[in-house]
Amino acid sequence: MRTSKRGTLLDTAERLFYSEGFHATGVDRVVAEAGVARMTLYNHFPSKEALIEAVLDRRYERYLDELRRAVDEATAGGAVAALADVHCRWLETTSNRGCIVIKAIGEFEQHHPAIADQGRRLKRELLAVIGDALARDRAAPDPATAERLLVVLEGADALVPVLGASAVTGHLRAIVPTIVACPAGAQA
Amino acid sequence: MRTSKRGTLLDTAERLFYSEGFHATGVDRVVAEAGVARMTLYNHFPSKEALIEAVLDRRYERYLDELRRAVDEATAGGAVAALADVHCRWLETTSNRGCIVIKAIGEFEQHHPAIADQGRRLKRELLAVIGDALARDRAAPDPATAERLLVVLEGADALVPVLGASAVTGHLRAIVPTIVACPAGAQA
DNA sequence: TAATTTAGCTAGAACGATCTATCTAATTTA
DNA sequence: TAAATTAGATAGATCGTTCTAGCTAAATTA
Repeated sequence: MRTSKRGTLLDTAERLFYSEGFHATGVDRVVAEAGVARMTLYNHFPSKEALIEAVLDRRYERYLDELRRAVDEATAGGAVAALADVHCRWLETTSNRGCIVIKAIGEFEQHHPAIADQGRRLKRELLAVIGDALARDRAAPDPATAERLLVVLEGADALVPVLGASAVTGHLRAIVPTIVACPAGAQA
Repeated sequence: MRTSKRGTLLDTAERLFYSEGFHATGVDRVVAEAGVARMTLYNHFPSKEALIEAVLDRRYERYLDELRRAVDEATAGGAVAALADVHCRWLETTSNRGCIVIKAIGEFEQHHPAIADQGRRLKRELLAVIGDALARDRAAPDPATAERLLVVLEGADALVPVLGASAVTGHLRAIVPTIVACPAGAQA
């Protein structure tokens, strides 16, 4: 039972921070719903800010690991599609209120630049995974295509609360192949 | 000087809410930077929530009006490109920290559903403008294409804090024509 | 085995700061 | 004169954080 309380805290904080917002969720709420004492939180994390950083890291690495595994296991030529599939599943099951990293950057760009920088670092990791998928599918992946795929993935994340997950994933599966097929930005 | 105080309040609140977040910005901060008394704010707006709604409406209608004018003035065949141009200019000059409506939905989905609903309504207005642009360029615009263009626009908004405005607008101008040219989602 | 130390957790009080919102009374503006 | 705005006090709630004192169970020691 060593890490049980810490894990419960991270689970609860992730759920509340994600669905209700970082500033809108107080530490009292976190400890109450986690069923632990307030000092237990501050025993495991030096501050709310540190708890937020831990939550972001854990949740997003979980997502990135799913992507990496799908890309690794994909047949050459199907890596990007496999990545998109995992992303769609993530939107349908877990991330139905927008991307937690984008939200964190938005809420803390001014107040805690360290959190915003961590968010940008996580997005760069995602960009690297997309690049790996492109490299697995094509001989010469250009960085611009990876960033354009990222644009589409982020747009899908942001629009789930507006259009719903099923509509968004449908669009995603339609758009991604056209982006990959048009690497140079053929039309003006 | 009738609406001067009210206008100053809206200007200041928009700037602070957008750059620092809604929950993170207190009314004291707004009135202090606006240079008005606290009661003046509550004289013009019944609550902080009402101020937020007014800010969202005013800022986003300003953006939508720019889009509508560009679409109206565009030559047939150039409406979507004109819309994308205005959006890119908006990202470069004004909206360099993500979309304020998406942020509002994220922060208030749980706490003030009225604000989230207002945000969804504004996004539906944007969707209508995109549909108008498509109708001006092509005979039969399908709703799916409009939503896919919206996905790309939103992704660009979200990524400005990560990739920067110039990179994002470059991708946007490359992606938008490929979305329009591929209305049926040709590839699997 | 029995006594003791250690570590983690508990509930709750308390800290100063900040939050939204209201009220009052004086002052400015139209 | 009448309406709008001002500064400031005030309310009650909540914020993040710290402290205390006691509890429990495991680890260490005798």
